[in-house]
Amino acid sequence: MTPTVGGSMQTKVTIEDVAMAAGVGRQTVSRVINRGPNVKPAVRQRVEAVIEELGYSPSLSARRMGGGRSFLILAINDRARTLENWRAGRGNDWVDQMLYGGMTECERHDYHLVFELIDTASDAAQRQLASVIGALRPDGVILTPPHSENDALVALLDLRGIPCARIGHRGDGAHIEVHMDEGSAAREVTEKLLALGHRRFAFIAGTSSYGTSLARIAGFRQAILTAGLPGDAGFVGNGEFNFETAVKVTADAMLHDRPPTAIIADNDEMAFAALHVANSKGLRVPSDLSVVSFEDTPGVRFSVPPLSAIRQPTAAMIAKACERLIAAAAGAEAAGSYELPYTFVERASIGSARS
Amino acid sequence: MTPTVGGSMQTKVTIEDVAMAAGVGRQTVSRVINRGPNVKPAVRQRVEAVIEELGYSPSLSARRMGGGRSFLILAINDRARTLENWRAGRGNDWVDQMLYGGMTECERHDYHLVFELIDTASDAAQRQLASVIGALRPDGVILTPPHSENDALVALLDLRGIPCARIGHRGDGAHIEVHMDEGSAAREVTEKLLALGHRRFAFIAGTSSYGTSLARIAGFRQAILTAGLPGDAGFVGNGEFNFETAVKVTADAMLHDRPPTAIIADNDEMAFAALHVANSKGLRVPSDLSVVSFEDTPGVRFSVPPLSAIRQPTAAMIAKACERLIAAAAGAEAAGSYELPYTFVERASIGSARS
DNA sequence: CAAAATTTTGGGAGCGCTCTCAAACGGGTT
DNA sequence: AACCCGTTTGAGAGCGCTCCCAAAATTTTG
Repeated sequence: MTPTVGGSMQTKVTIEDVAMAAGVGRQTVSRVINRGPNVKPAVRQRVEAVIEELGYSPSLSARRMGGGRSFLILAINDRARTLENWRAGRGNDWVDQMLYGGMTECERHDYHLVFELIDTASDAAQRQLASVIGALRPDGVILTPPHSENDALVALLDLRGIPCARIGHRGDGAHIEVHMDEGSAAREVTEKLLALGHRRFAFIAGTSSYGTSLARIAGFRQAILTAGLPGDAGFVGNGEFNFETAVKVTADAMLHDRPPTAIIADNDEMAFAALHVANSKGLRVPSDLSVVSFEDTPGVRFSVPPLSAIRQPTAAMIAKACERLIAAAAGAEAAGSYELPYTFVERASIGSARS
Repeated sequence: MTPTVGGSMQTKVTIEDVAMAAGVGRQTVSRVINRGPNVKPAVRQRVEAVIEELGYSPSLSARRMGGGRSFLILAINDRARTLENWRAGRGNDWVDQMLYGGMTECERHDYHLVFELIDTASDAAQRQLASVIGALRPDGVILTPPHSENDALVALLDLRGIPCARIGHRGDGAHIEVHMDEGSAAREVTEKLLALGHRRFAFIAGTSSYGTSLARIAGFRQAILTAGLPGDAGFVGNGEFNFETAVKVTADAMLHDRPPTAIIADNDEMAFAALHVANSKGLRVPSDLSVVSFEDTPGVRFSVPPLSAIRQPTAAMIAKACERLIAAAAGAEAAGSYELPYTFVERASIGSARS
């Protein structure tokens, strides 16, 4: 158990108790807790010893009330898509990765992470965000797609003076932005497929409210044009990040008289759908059709064949966002654009185009 | 945007502002917020209208400071295992499911969920738990395996007067306990395999600090004995929930002169390892070897063949835990034992034993 | 060695709520 | 009309911190 001293091991230890025991004033203890300047080394050391001895940990509520930080970072995700993933039993690797990056970074600074879901529609999103920041008063907010593209939410946070990090958004750098180069990733994938001899492609895009989708489509098209192929060599269909819509889009694309030999899907689920369609049409992957996706959830290793995928640095992006947000709470400027590297994981789902 | 009134749209709206605007006292507004009794319907309605109009949302810090609840539920996971899963790139479906159940339930009661990792060793765990509850002062704590078995942690929470929910623990019901019947699940799986003609089994267990593992082993053994088979028909090997250790254990089991024809693994990762070993030995699943696991992460649908698995009601367990914890914060007794139903998902990885 | 500049220290005030408790209110009863 | 009792209301007080600022201790300077 915690070491005891005097009448300690009492349920609640306050800053006053520590001050008393260390023979200093309340404010001096506060300075030690907050690693503030102007405390004599000897005093600091003594206070730290007493804190340890008494097992004191300051109440975040009180610190916040006193005018200090809340030590809370709020991470916002889209309710509809997140719940759909969960309800469909396919899990939310994205959320899991956010938790990984966020918790790891927050822990280093004695911060805490709170996840919240808000609706997609802008007015509902504003109301819900206002409500949750009013209650929690976080030191920083992480906005993920599609909310990271919603300027009204950012304006709301500006008004309240809460720094925010926009994930997957590329703007003017007036706020913290953390992203990967989606366009370049799409280009790289397409070029790889071109190098394998493919000349007809289909891109199964997700919801158009996701800016990341648009950036990928742009990269995809650019690679095709640069290769000197006609514009219609790159078919783009709109799925909604789920299996059913992607099956339909893929099937449509395959109806073409010169169907694609390579498919790029905006997420794993839709790539699985492409695999499914190929299978039901008697096409073999990768000999008849190559498939690549954007996401790389743990399950892709077990599909037949294992999916090649662009792996987003999700955990790293959230960790970076937390780092900057926490720095901002400590006085740094809440601005800047950070681009993190993605990984192209090649597995057996891509191969040379049949001649 | 939020509707405005008077000089509103101001950054911070306090309870005093609401009271003023509604022409009532501070305390009356407090009663409305907390759905307390003894407020005339007309007054309540007027106050609610003003709250809406002003976009007021009470500060949790202040509510907590005033002596009320914190509206926070703390969920504790084991640091070592959680981080290992993430680092190995295999994700944490367990954590994801916890988030699903926890957030969904908390949202319904205007509660918020905070995840934290603490070490396995008991003294470190106690120190870390004391520190985080001191800082957060949550209204309830969810302990997952193996921490849910740690009586010292429970005692610490008792001392601080914080209700706790023990997941996967079966005790005397003095605290909130939420679990599934692990023994019965293991028995059911084993009986199913027995019915398919299997007579020699191997159980790849996880770390023995997990009580759930022990319960499963017991159920497994019981089924074998009930069937009148000799005790050595059920080999039990210890893995550590990861691929490498499970490969070793499985390989050992297959070295036996009468090797098992059915393998039950304590989690999916170890079942994949069994699949891997079978494959490398030229054994076909399920014709030569049947494999079942406990977990059922999204990826099992994509393995070859897809894994049969016992699906834990993780999200439901956490939701139930949150529900009881929140009720306890509102005055209910923080005790009771809740058993939630599991599901046995049969897929292609099990089949009849070869005669 | 005194005066000025700097560092270190601690006390008062206040953050926005919820407690507690006394006061005001609203009908029934005599 | 005077009284009583349950309901409704609101004004202190205080939670445990951090801000602000003045006082004390220390160092630097002339």
